[in-house]
Amino acid sequence: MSFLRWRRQGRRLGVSLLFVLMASGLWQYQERQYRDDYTWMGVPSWESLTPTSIHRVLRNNGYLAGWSDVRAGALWVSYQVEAVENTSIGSRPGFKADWRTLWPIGTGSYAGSGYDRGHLAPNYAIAAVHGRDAQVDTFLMSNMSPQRPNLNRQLWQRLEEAVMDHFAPRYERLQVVTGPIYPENFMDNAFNRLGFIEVPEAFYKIIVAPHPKTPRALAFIMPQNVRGNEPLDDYLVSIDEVEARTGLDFFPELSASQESALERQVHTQGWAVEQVANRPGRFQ
DNA sequence: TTTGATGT
Repeated sequence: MSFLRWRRQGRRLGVSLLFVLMASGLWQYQERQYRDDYTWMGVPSWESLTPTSIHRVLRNNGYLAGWSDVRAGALWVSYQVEAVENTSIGSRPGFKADWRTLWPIGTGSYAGSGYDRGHLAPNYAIAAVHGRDAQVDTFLMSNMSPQRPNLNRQLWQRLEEAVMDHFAPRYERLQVVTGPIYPENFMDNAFNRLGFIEVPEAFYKIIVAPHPKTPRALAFIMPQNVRGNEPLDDYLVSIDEVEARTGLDFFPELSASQESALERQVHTQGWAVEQVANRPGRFQ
């Protein structure tokens, strides 16, 4: 190989390398932007590298989802809401399969099962705050989790209504993380499936008012089997409790001292939970 | 109609 040719090839390689570096840098920058827009103090991560807590992040309009291929469901969704003036939203779009999950989960997969296609990232709040494209994305099957009707249509609906109508107006902005909870031992529930989808035993929702110095948080865990008219505050838990039951680490970028102040105990100051705890549902 | 879905 002549010296000239060798030099030309070297230059070509250099240009390609530079291109790859720039492209991956740009991708990482964009990914980072996305995550910062939809999360506070980092996306949830797994506390230990176990098959049931590993997930990959699906990016949607209005929310992020942490998809588990082992559970065939999202382990968390993350989104932000604020109070809105215009409370009307578009009509419910149809449910839609999500090819990114790789699992053949169709819109009919829940039919006749006794479980609702329960939204993790909610239709109303996402639509009202983030618009139509985001609303459409909440109807992806990757955002659904099997929920008993009494939970989905009543207790859970009341909680989501409280988030938008009661909690959001009290603060500038809220960060919400929500998802399923499974029994502690994988094999106890491994065959409790609806098609490919593992059926959770409960659901959590964490709500944070992300003040830089004194953030406040509420967390709830609600089981599948409820009547639906229970007081919401019966289900208050600490974030540590949610972490223990999910194996996830929420808000991983918090310092150790911030984390223990926010996550170890139930702090209800500032939320006036009692004012909404017994509000009736819309659909009973 | 404006916070959830199902099944006819």
